[in-house]
Amino acid sequence: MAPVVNIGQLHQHVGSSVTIEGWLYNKRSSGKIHFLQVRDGTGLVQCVVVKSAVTPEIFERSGLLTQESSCRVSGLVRQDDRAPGGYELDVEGIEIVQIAQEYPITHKEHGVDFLMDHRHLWLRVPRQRAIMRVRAEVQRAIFDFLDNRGFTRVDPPILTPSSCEDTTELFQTKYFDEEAYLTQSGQMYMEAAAMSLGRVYSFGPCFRAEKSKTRRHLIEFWMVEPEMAYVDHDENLRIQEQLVSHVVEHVLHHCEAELHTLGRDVEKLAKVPGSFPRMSYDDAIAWLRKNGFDIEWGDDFGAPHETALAGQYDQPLFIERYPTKIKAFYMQPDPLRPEVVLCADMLAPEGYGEIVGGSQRIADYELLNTRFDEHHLPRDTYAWYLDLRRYGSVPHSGFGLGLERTIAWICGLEHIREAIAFPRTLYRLYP
RNA sequence: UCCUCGAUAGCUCAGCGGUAGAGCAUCCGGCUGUUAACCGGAGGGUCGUAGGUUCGAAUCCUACUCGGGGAGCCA
Repeated sequence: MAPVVNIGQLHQHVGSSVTIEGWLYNKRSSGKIHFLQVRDGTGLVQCVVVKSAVTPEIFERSGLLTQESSCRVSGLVRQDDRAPGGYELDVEGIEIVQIAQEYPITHKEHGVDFLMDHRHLWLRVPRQRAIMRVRAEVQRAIFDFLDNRGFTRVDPPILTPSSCEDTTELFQTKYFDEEAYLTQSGQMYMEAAAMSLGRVYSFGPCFRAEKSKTRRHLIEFWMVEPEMAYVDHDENLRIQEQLVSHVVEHVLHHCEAELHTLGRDVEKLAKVPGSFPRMSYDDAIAWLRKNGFDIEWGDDFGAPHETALAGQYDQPLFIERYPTKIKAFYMQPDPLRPEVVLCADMLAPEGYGEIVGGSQRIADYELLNTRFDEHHLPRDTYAWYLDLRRYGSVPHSGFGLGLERTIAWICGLEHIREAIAFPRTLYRLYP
């Protein structure tokens, strides 16, 4: 049998016989000629079976293949402009691995509910494959960037004794005789790690038991959380914009075919890399009020506000220095204006909302201690976090980047659920 | 939790008071360059569940169940 190659590498084998191992994506037949579109995860190729050119057995066998049947096909690679992808295989042999039963996902349109119930099969279509490829490259770009800048990856726990913040809802579970919760952020643990390693990051799943039911929410999502000792608010923002710029450039460079499959307007993405516009919370409120929004200083932004603000720019927009009272207890107040904190949210363009949230953290023991009182935080579970401010406390900052929201934006997805292989959403735990 | 929309064949939908329909998928037949191929034929449905109105309900009403979109909150 001819050597096995990937469909994605067929252009290197023009004129020679090869074998591909994959699944039948689609078949068209004209009585004496079969067109088999075979995919293998690396690409899609049309295989031509001409009745007069093969044995009767091979011709009959290829006619038996149903959508998504698995097969090994050998043949001669030929360049052909008529074929999608530019290359074709003149079939010389075919081995049926398994004949697929009637495949639920046809080449016609399907509803969301049906597709989500068949997510395990839906993943096979070119669009979903493209998204998974981009997801992998986004992750690779993140790791490349951070690893090349002296960051050390540290893995925080998934099971935690309590919330890292006091507002959001948590998934509760049993930890022998204690209550435990699935993590919703590794940040506080990363602050501890940063005091050991300087610059660290975590990458892992987060769980939020919020009854959020929008196209921007998942119950289980993945987050990158860098934390950096001796880094202040301004440097924090510079690192964030460099990271996001790098990710976009990497995807543009490595996922050209995937972005084309997704129909993404790459011109818009090409405008992203660089330094990002910044707007103070104060200015954002003023701008919103001037543009007809009913909002006051001290209110948090809703999705329509974020979309309107970010819609003014081609690049992600930083909104910085939010009111202290609407932000997390651990954020460092602006020394000149303690009513605001040294934080920023990064809002993606095109209405994708917040993809990064970060801040400089409180380094002062007394101030953090006061915050514990104000927020009625349990001292027994958080004693260790206060400890960090007693033994060589330093200014430090960090941020969290939501992986799926970033992917949804880069891919131009209508809904975040397509950005992860098996989304956990409100009311959906299957498959 | 609230607002809003929906549930009819395997899938996508039409039918909106008078015997349940189409396209695709499946099966059979035809076609040597198809591009969501096409042409002919066949099989396939307790119209989400439970009540109610009516001579008669997929259709009107009520409740429930399950989903979609959005809000709040967040990455």
